[in-house]
Amino acid sequence: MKMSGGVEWALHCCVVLSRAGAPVPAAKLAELHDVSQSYLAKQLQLLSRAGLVRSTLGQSGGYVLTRATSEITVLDVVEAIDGAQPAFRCTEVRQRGPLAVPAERCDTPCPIARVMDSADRAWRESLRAITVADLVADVGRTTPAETLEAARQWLRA
Amino acid sequence: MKMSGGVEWALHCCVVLSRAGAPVPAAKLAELHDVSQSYLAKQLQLLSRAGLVRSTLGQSGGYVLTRATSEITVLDVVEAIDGAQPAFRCTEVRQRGPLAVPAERCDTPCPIARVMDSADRAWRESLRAITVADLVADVGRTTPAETLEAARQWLRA
DNA sequence: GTCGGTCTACTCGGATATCAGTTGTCCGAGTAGCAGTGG
DNA sequence: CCACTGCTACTCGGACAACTGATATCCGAGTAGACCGAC
Repeated sequence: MKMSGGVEWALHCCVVLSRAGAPVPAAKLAELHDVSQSYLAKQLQLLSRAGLVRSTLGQSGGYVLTRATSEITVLDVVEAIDGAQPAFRCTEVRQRGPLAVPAERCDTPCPIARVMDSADRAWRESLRAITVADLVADVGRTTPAETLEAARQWLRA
Repeated sequence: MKMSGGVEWALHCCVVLSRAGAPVPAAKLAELHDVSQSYLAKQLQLLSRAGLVRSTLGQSGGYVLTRATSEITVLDVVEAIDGAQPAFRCTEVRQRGPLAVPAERCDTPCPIARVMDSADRAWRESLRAITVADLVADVGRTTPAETLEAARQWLRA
């Protein structure tokens, strides 16, 4: 089981965008993080489709967050990039094979599926509890102010 | 993000094995669940490597659980099949690019990694709380006794 | 009747193809700002 | 000096390959039980 690597990039981008205050083109975000420009563009498109960012065309265009950072949860970003489907998908094994249980008997979900669903919900709940604002605050706490200012300068240049 | 489909099969196999009481060959488990025999064998090998089941060679051989079902958690099975590595792996983006933070400054893990790690732990904790015995009990509660007996007969035949 | 040897059929285990999904890349459509020009 | 027009450079968006890892398969190594014969 492996989450898309784009999730990490997307989250970093959200943090950067929140500090920028002005539209930031995808190329600049890619250079800043030293990742593939074309592939990062794909992730940003996914964020755009999910309505988390808005794109501006033309010169001095780029991406901007659509909401306050406190209104964007980590789960929002994860689901935008990696999809909202749960990692485990029950294939109804009990309805197959020589001892198949007829479908009309399966009114309650398979116990295994229930356990997995519960775990998945705990995972999502944990991600939903943290917002991008929390991340930004954490970064601000552990990073020197001068570094943050330097980043701001670099983004404008 | 998608979990290996083998996890579902492996869990079903554990439930079946706990009810069998005698070694069950992989071929029988595959036929019972109507899945690829060769591929299921792979999953059972993984369970064997993890020490959850023990294989017996020769005639009337097969797989047996090594511990009581109450001593096997769902997490054990998931990690045996799908690996114990967390879904999210921090690539230390902050140490790359033109504004790279030097490694010696990164004494605390990246906030994003912390959030992901926390969620991953919640997920695993949820899976660790349920044992195969719980699954067996649940199956026994929702399945008619006659069906269970039929399964037992079929396994011996 | 019992013990030993042999043999067979059945089991698992690892090495080997195939396929899907993620990763990575490219080019075209569209637009905002800028420069030039005319009033 | 100001407004309009055309242009240019820059932006995103979706369509197109390459590669890693999951999926599926096969055949060989090894063993437990059964069978047969001798004692």
